[in-house]
This record gives sequence, C-alpha cells and structure tokens, in this order.
Amino acid sequence: MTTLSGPSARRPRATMRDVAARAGVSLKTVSRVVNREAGVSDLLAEKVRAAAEELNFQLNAGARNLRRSDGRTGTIGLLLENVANPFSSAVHRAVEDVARLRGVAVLAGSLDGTPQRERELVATFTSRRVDGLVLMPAGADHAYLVPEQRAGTALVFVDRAPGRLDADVVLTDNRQGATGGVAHLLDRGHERIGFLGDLARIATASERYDGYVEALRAPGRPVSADLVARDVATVEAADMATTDMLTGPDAPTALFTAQNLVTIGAVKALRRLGRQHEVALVGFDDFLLGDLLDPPVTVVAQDPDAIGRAAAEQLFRRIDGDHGPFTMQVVPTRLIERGSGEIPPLRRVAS
Amino acid sequence: MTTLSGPSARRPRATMRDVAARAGVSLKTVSRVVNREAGVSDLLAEKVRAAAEELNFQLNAGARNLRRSDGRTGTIGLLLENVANPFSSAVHRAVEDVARLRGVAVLAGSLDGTPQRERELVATFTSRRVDGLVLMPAGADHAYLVPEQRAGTALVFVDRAPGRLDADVVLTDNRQGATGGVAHLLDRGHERIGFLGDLARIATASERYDGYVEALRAPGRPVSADLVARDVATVEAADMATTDMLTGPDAPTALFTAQNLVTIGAVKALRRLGRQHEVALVGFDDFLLGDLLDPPVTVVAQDPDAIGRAAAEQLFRRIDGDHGPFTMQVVPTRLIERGSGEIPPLRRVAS
DNA sequence: CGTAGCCTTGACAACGTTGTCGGCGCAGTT
DNA sequence: AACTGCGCCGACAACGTTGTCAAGGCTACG
Repeated sequence: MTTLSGPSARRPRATMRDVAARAGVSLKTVSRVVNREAGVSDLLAEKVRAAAEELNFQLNAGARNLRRSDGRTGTIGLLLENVANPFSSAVHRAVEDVARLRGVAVLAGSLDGTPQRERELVATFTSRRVDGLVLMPAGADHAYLVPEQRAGTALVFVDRAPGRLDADVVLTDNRQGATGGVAHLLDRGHERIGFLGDLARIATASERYDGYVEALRAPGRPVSADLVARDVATVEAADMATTDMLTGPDAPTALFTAQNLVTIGAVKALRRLGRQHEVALVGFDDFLLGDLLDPPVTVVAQDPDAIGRAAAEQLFRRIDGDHGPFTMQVVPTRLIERGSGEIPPLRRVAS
Repeated sequence: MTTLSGPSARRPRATMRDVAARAGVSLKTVSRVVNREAGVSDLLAEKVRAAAEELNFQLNAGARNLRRSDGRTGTIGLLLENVANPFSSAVHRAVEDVARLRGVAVLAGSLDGTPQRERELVATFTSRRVDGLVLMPAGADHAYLVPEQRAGTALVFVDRAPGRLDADVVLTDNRQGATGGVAHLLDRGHERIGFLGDLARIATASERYDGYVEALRAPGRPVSADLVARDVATVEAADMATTDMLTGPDAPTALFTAQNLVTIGAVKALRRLGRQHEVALVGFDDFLLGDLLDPPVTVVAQDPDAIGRAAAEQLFRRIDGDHGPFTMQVVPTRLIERGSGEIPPLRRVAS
C-alpha cells in the first residue's frame, strides 16, 4: 500500500442563494435560469450562468424534489436476482439504456432469492422516493406493495409475475420455450429425453417442466419418472444427477436442461463420461461461450435485453401518466442450434 | 399482450404531520420515535408506532437529508465500464454487499469507455448528493472532480488510477500478473511467445504489455515485432491476428492474450486451425466456463470481488471521516492452471 | 415547603428549492 | 394624461424533516 498526499480542506457547496448573491439577482431568478424557464432577460440569465459556473453550482436534487409539484425524483429502482449474474445484468443494462435517454438514475440491488431482502430493498428505494420500481421478485406475496402503488410508484415485474398484487409484468415464454426445445429433440428422433430442472417451487422452473411434459404429451410419449430430475440447484448437483441418469438402465439419448447452471453441470458430466458427442443436449438459457464448447451447446435463449427494454418502457409510460389497464408482455425465446441439440439418437441395441 | 384490471385511485403518502395528528402528539415526537431517539415515554412511543403503521408511514429520505446536519444520504454511486460485463458486475456485487451491511443504496451506471458519459453520470449522481463514488474511470482527466471532492464526496477509483486528481485507488497488479503468465510459459520451455493485447492507449492493456516485455527481458529473450499484436479490440480482430501470427513464418509455440475477448478470439482461431492442443495459451482475466473448453484455458485471474470489497471499504472509511493520506491498494492476480498453458513447446524441425 | 434539576414534550426555525402572486417599468391605447 | 396589458423580476410561503431551545411536570433534596 503506497501513501499519497491527503485530502485538502473542505469547501461547502454553493447554493442558489450564493449564486444569486454573486450575480446580484434574486434567488428565484437563479431558479428560473437553472430550470430554463422563460421570462428572464438575456442579460441576467448570462450573469446567473457565469456566477453558477464560477461557484461550481449544482442543483440539489433532493431539495428540488421536496418542493416540486410533480414529485418526480428522476430515479428508479431495479431489484434483480443478482446484479452479477449474466441474465440479471443484461436486464440491468437494458433498463439503464432506456433510463439514460431520460436522464434517469438507476438504483440497483440483488435479492438472492430471499423475500426478506426484497422487502428491505423496496423500503430502501421507496424511502428515497423512486419514481418506479422494476422487480425480478424473490417473494411470492406482494400485497405489501399496495400502499406504495397507490402512492403513485410505478411497478413493473420481470421474469416472474407478482403475487396478490396487480401490476404490469414482462415475462419470458418459459413453457413455450421448453416445449420448443424438447420438440426439437423429438424431431431428431429422440424418444427418451431426460429432464433436469431447478427448484420446482420457482415458478419459471415449474413452467419449463410443464413445457417439457406438454412436448412429450403432444405425440403421446410417456413422462417417465426416472428421466426427470427436479430440484437440481447447483452445478455439482446437476453433474451428479446427469451421471446417475446416464449410467442407469434405459438411459436417455437426449437431455433437456432447464436452467443455466444445470446445463453446465450436464456438460461436465457428459464430458467426464466421454459421451458429449453421443448424447444430445438442449439447454434453457444461453450462456456465454456456449459456442466455444465441443460440441457447441444448442440452447433455448431468453432475450434479457428485450425483457429489460420492455419493462423500462412500460415503467416510463406509467411514470408519464398512463393509467390504462395493467399489461402482461410475453417475450419469445429463440432456439439457437449450435450442435449439441442436433446429435441423432444412438440406435438401441436389442438385448 | 393480455389485459388486466387497471391501477386504482391514488392515495397520497402520509407525512410525519399526519402521524402526529393521528397519535395526538407533536411532529417532533414522531421524529424522535422514528429516529429511535431517547427521551420519549413508552406510552407515546407506542402510540406513534401504531399510528405510523396504520398510515403506512415511511420517512422521506430526501427531506431528512435536506435538514440533517451530517448531510449523509445513505446512497453511493458506482460507475462501471458496463454493468453487464462479468468483471464490472462482479465488482458491483462486492460493492453492494459492503454497502448493504450499512443500509446504503447503490446507484450504478455504465460508461462504455466514454469520458463524456463519465461526466454525465457523475453529475447525475452528485446532484443526488451521494455520499461517495466508486469509479472505474473512462476518462483520463479527473480534475473536474476537485470541487466535488472538496465538498466532501468520497472518491475511490478502481481498476485504473485517476488523472490530474489525487484519490484513493484499488488496482489489479497488471504488470506482475502478465509477467507471471509469460514466465509460466517460459518455464515450460517456450521460446517464441506471441502477445495479443487490447488498445495500447488503455492503461491496463499497456501495463500488461510491459509485463510481457519484462518477463522476456529477464532471461534475455528478444521481443520480436512479428510476435506482438497490440490494439486488438474485438473477438474477430483477435481471431484474425492469431491466425496471421500462427500461419506466418517463425510462428510462436505459445500465446499470451492480455484480455478477455482477445483470449476468446485466440481460442476460436486455434480451434479453427486445429492447433488448440499444440499451441500453448495463457489468457489474462478469467472467463466463465474457461474450464469447460478443450483444452481448458489457463488464465491469470483478476479478483473483482476483492477489488470491489476493498474499494467499498475504503470508501466507507472516508465517509466515516477518515482524513488520512490517500491510499493505493494493489490486488494480486492468481494463475489458474487448467491445461492450455501447460502444453509443451512443439519441437522445431531443422530446415 | 421551596427550589434545583431532570425528564418529557412541543414550538419554531431552518435545510435548498419551486409555486404563487404581486409590483414595477414600459409600450400601446383611448 | 390616464389607463391597460405585458414582460420581467422578486418576496414569501411551502415541501417534510431535524436541530435548538424553552416550557412544564415531576422527583429529590435541603
């Protein structure tokens, strides 16, 4: 640790009063100039601008908001599963880009799937009087948001719908995406398709499972219990579950992995077993570098960018005063064929 | 798009005045209860709490901050290269975790390498009177922050040092990391080691190059111009540069790629040429799933978590009133051997 | 029994800004 | 010459909260 010179003496911030005094005008005139209101002569406006510049004046957004009639802070809150996870952070970026066009700042936070943290963060943000909240919810009951909503805070849910609360929502078409992924494998002739999914209590995970079942039911295939592993929550668990499934009797010729980490675990297992070119694999959720693996991994990709954008746009419509009925937007998934999902079924040896 | 029922009638927020009226006490007493100040009888405190609860009272943080003597907003700003990139978002998460312990909210934004955006975001955040700013700077001149710093905003730079401004800084040891990565290849007997790096004008990129040169100079090896490609800024450019380097005369037996995307481009090129098991590769910066590739990629990993944590902790020390000299913290890198960096040199055929 | 001192409580000003309103000066009209 | 209307400007109150201070009631002590 190197030591440099320390911070120098503190100089307090200039206020409008200071600017007014230096420019020789009233405080209200400064306010008018700063807010670009009409009705100030060019001469005075110029003086004010010069004074503001010299004093490094910067409007105090808190004070402004306190007095303003529209009550807007120009700040929104964004509650994500985890700011560091690729899906969440892609949504974050999309929301930021929309907010940036309006000069709106974004408060962000991670929930880690804990409802308590959701409530804490909501409180932290609303006490700062955010104009709106985009939330990827952790909890299942959002009745606690009713007063907030009534007070005028715009609410848009992403990825999962709110519980016990009506609000705008933007969702991925999980069921349809899963159905499509499994159908892709069926189309290639696979009959025994294994399912590995995240915790069943998570709504999205269970919708994906429903999609899997639906895809099999359509052509009248059975859903076999030994080909289904739910509640697989980590890479390691997915690795183990995959290994078990593939080394058991009547092993599947293809796998549908319904979540990112599960897909990674399955890839590891397939690789260790040396069967990555033999067992087909379709994963839900794209992941960075999926195309660099061998074989490259076919995925049902979500579109976090579209989700974030749609959510932010809806949020700002509400903030702008749209009082129309609540909306539900469903963002389609896209099947990206890269190789692993196009492996044909291994012919079965008659016993 | 499905239509649900619309938002219901607006009900304005309760203020301390409302709570006071309902509890039959003065406004100041409510303030005391809300702030857990001593000297309120249990009876009144209970009445106030009940009234606050019934009215869903929530303190207005803006108004509080306006009046408070310490002038703290309990909010910090975080300027990152891009909230969606893995390095930035890992730093983000670490900062959030430290902030969360103190109930501090985090405003975050992306700079995309543009100094103008940096200034805009700084203005957006400081006008909201953040207590401090953690910045991964895009610009090279930070003199514009002097008034802000003097006004009492804590500043901590991460990943790159500030220009024309003294402030605390947390850096990765780029030079040393690069030296270590290249030395690792030299140790394995490689003599011709190619360098591919990001834009030379970026400080971190140039430090990594310096580290490469230093590693070669130590045992007295030459730095050959045709083994160096700088200013490689995209995956595609890296792919091309790698291809050129490997198909040229006197091709290297090992590559040191000094940035994430450059490493990915090199992996693609090696794979296309079918030489991924023959040419050694060490990359700077870990990347998700580097261990799933074939061969798994050996990297010099940065520690974004440690960087973010150190930055946030330093920031809060300043916010808490530490007026000591500015500090520079250097976070070490770690070499992760996965396979690609341990490939021995191909014996040269005598011509 | 008087008084000092503590505990509890509330009145009031202030934070930095914007909304409202009224005043002044000047041009144009009768 | 008096009036009207408009353009420009400033005084003042208010936003929701906290800091300061003083008032009132009580206890404890001489």
